[in-house]
Amino acid sequence: MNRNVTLKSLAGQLDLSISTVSKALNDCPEISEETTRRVKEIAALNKYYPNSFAKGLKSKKTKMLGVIVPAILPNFFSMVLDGIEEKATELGYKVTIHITKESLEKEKQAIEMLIKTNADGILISPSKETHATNNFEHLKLAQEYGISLVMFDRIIEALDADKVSIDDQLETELATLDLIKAGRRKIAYISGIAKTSVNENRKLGYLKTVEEHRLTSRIIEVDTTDFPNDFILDLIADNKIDALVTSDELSTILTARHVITSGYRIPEDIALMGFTNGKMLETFIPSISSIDQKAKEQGEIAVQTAIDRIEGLLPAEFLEFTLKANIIHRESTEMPVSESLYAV
Amino acid sequence: MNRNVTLKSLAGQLDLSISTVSKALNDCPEISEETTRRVKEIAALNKYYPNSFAKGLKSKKTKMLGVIVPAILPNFFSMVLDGIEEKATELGYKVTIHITKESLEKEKQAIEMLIKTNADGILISPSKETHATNNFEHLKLAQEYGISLVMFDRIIEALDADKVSIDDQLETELATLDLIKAGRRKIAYISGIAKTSVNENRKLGYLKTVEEHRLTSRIIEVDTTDFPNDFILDLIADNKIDALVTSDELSTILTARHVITSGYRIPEDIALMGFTNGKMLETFIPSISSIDQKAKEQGEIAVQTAIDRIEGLLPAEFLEFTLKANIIHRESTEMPVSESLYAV
DNA sequence: ACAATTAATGTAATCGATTGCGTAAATATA
DNA sequence: TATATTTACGCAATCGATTACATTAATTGT
Repeated sequence: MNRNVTLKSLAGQLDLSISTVSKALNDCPEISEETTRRVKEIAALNKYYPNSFAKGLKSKKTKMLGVIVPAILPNFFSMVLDGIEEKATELGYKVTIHITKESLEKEKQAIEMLIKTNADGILISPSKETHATNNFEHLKLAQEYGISLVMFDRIIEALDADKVSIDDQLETELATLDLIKAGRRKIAYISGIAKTSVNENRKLGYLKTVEEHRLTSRIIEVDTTDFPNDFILDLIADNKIDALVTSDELSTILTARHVITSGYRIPEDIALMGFTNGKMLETFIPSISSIDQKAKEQGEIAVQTAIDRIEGLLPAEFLEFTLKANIIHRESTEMPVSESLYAV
Repeated sequence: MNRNVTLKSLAGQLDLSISTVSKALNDCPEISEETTRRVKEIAALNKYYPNSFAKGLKSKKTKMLGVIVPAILPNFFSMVLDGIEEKATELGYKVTIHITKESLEKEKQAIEMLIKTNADGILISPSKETHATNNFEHLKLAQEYGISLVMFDRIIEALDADKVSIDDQLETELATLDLIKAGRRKIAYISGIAKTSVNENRKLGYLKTVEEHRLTSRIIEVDTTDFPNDFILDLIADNKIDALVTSDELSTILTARHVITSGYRIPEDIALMGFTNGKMLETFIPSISSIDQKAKEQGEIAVQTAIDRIEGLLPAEFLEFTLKANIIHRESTEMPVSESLYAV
């Protein structure tokens, strides 16, 4: 590996032509075994490594993947990124990171940058604004340039692309059901990520289960900067809520903190079922139950899919991976008891 | 911005030579204003964007920075990364991420990859293993290849390079002093990041202050997977500790949780001063005081320095930035009262 | 009016690797 | 022995942008 060792310099040492050296290094059958051996030996001695620009100039391949996420704090996307980086490195790809801060404009800029710099693939979880305005021409544009695009976690249904996520609706149904099985009847849903696909699906899941059990639904969509939110407290004080389902990591922890610092107990007064399995919920006291979205796995699968598609190993139809989530029961909820269902 | 629009195709449309078009686009004075205008117009119409490979092949510049960190979970390095990404994007650079998981081997691989792919700069916080074995030939190698190298947070003193960090020793001295000023006399230091430069400095700061006040020092270096650690509890039970200084975010939160779930109160029984200003410590109940390492600022300065150095705007001597940290007093410590010092 | 400048554009080499095609020598076929 | 194949290699174009060095046309000077 030396920036000044080129095919030319190797050819000089070996008294061969550049093309012969190139072919030898690429195991071209038209070069004799003996020559190939010699060339490789000298190349290794000189720590030769092909210049990536020259290579890319011909092949148009960069072995670069762009990852576009709304944020890396709190942890969910960091966990995905962790999986992405690990897998990509393993497969010989680099990963550039692009944080949109939920802004469509920044997302467009990231895409433009990735097109310009010839990224081979893009892994994206679109911003809130992208979802809200349903504007994804920039994503199509990337595809038109031949860049493999994989969406993860937050999915735009209308866009044809490979997709990796969990079944947000189903998992929220199940989690809500667990609260009911544990005896809770006054369950509210709190979201700090309004207008994302995941929120819509999680909300639907909550609603479906609550309505199937003829319970009153209460949906609170807040900006997470709005905590503490007294509306929640009033509902608790009026004995209108005995359990909460929250839509994401930040809403979950803020809600938990808010409830407790206001003098209510978790889970005695309020049971809490959150989202994302990070250290924050795990270490909180009480530890908080949550739906584990399999962040790292999503990242790994997204990368594998992107690379397989780049390398032409996939059929033309787009793939859709729906991972099975884990519902992790911790101290913020009682264990569901199936019998209690019949006691409704 | 179109991958098939080249200087050649523009030249064809304009009935000019490739070199004229190139020069016009680069505002070369030897091209007439009129021609320059025409060329730029057509280039814009065609959404021309120079091929990055061709450009790099001549200029040897990639506008790519590699960021090498031990981990992105928990949050400290994510916060730095946040600053890095934002600043780099603003300055027109891309950022690839490389997570070493504290492994020297992975760090070497990341460096090798960055050399091979012609990164212009590397921002690194070396792994524990790198510190422990004092092996940083790979970092020197990167420098020898002309890559600008900036260290942040964890610093290898013996390596000549630009450095960005806080004064870990001083800040820990001050934080420890605050505990003393608040009336604590039995202070222990707990670290989950043994063998890193930051830990050594923080430990020194703790020791210095404790010894200056003729107090007993107790240092506990643990693997964070070892919690709960009963040694800590025994010390509390024997009334040997009334305050803890912890070395990093994860140790802090795990210690806090451990102390509380074991029936002790924070801060009544044990005051706790942690490290890193993330949501985790902020939302914990009680909220935890900590030394804010200015993660995002470190990232921003590291990027700016790397880029300035790449672009030749810096003097030959290496720069060393030492940011002033904030000690954030939250519920896990009482406010320091300077009078109490005299009451010792 | 004719050489000397200056201005404006074009030619061609270069960066480093890949690859189709050509060619010489070695081997096989008749 | 003369021809056909195969083997093993080199030549040169290509990818797209940059740039030193021509070259031509227009302008200036005397």
